[in-house]
Amino acid sequence: MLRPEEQMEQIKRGTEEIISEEDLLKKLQKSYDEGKPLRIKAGFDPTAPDLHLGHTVLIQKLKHFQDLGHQVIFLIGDFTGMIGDPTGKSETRKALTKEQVLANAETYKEQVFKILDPEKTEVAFNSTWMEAMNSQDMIRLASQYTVARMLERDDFSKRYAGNKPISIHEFLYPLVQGYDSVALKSDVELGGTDQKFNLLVGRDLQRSHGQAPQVALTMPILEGLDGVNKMSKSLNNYIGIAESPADMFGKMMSISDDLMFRYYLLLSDRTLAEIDSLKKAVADGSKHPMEAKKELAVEIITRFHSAEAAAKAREGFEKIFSKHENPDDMETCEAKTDEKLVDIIDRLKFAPSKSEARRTAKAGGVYIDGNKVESIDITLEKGEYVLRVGKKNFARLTVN
RNA sequence: GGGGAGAUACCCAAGCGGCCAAAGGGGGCAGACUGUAAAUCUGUUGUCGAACGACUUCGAAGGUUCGAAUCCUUCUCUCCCCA
Repeated sequence: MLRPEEQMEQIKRGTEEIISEEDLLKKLQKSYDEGKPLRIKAGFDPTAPDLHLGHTVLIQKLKHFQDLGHQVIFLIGDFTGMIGDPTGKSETRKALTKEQVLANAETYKEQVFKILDPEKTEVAFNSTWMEAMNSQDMIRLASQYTVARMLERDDFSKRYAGNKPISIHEFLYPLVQGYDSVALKSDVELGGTDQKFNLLVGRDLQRSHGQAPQVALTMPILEGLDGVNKMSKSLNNYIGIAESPADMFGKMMSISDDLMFRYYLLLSDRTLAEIDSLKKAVADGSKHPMEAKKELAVEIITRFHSAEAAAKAREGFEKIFSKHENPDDMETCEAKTDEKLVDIIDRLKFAPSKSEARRTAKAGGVYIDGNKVESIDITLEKGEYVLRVGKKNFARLTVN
């Protein structure tokens, strides 16, 4: 086991905030002296089992702890999932069935264990202790926090000030999450910066249950592909870790140069010094930013697929977009001479509706063999064609 | 419990009897420019139909009217003030 100071250095990299560093160092020292690993907790929502790069910022940090010999607890918030972390959308989530939760958990593990070591990871569900609570227990839990303190949470205070609804049950979310820390006797809890409040509630609840408060460690929130909003599935600005190498590559290339360096910092394994010199090289023109972006894409794809897959994705990308050739593996589609092009596009699901397809064509986004097609209310003669709709949709079309 | 305000498309928001498939902004999509960058500019943005058009949509259900997002009734939800 590394000395506490050395561990600290590794842990600190890329973090947003550690509350407090002093506490953490003490805990590390104690664990070092007693040869007892720290319990590192991180909670995940069970409703979104499609992990994306945004999640991996945190999971990578868990991995660091794991590599340092600590006990990582992967907590699936199946009980809190019924509440839904307050986001201002204020929609109560449908309770998932046991089967759904378990199925989601499996999908989760499959993805998480691409990063974490399954042998060394404890998986927990908070329904285990939450469902054992009765109404009295719940009231007792609720009595341990005040409305004023609850309203300190940024999201709540903003909504309150803006005359936006806050349901009572939303107050339960931080309480339950905090209680999870009590139940798990966690030493450290990781979360995104948006979790800071919840992590701090855990400290308070642990204290009132006679436990040493956990260290709250927050990681920065990864911006999505738009560079503005947080990466999320619902905003459709994400790169999923289960996505195909080609999709990952394409999405990675579409980010802005500024965002690229942010991704380098939060996602790549490069040292800060390496990233700095890369930045300089791009700034003085000795390295094309596109090249730097390609390298980042390759690194990430290698992590979730393989080096070969990454190289292939890069080749494919260059083929389509740099050389303007068609991709190797296009969808194939057969059609008859009396089938209209609109219907073919609709059948291929290249557009959400036929009206949308017509609009795209009118705007000049539909090509046959590289030639713009103004109207798609046409039929094609017998033969082979390459159909392209928009930037990304290609199909090899056989009309007979 | 009493009084007041409100619910409009993916989001914000205008409209307050026919000219409303519904202004404006954001977002999305496509095009130009590029490095599939970003920024910028242009077009477009309910569905079906080649097209004239038809159909569905302004919280829900009824009603008035030749005609309703707009008026009336009931209901559901939200916010504010007083208690």
